[in-house]
Amino acid sequence: MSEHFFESVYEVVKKIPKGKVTTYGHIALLLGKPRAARVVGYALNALQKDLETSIPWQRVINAKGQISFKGEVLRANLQKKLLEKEKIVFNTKTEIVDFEVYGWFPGTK
DNA sequence: ATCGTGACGAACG
DNA sequence: CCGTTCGCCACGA
Repeated sequence: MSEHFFESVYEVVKKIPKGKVTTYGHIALLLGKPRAARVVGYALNALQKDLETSIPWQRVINAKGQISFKGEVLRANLQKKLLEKEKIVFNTKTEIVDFEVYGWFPGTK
């Protein structure tokens, strides 16, 4: 059976509580592949065109605490809007989310 | 099987 | 602090 790595990613993303965020790298870590952060991003990219809105993809940001986007500003804009709707706050200057407050990193101390 | 790619991340300089 | 380089690894062609 070809369980796609993608599906595992989606399962984890679904567990992120509303109002919290985590990183691509941490999801990869939870899946036992600490170096597969890029694949996690790749999975979410595929999500957008195949699925609809059942997965809280907006709660996954990069290790810097910022929204990650390569060329699609529109998506990044939407993501920020969705997160602010969940009461998540971005630093006005740096656009960084405070992981001390909003981070979701099960398994870490 | 090989090659290019990417919503990443850590290491450099 | 900032931009660049390099490593990672599943996927699709």
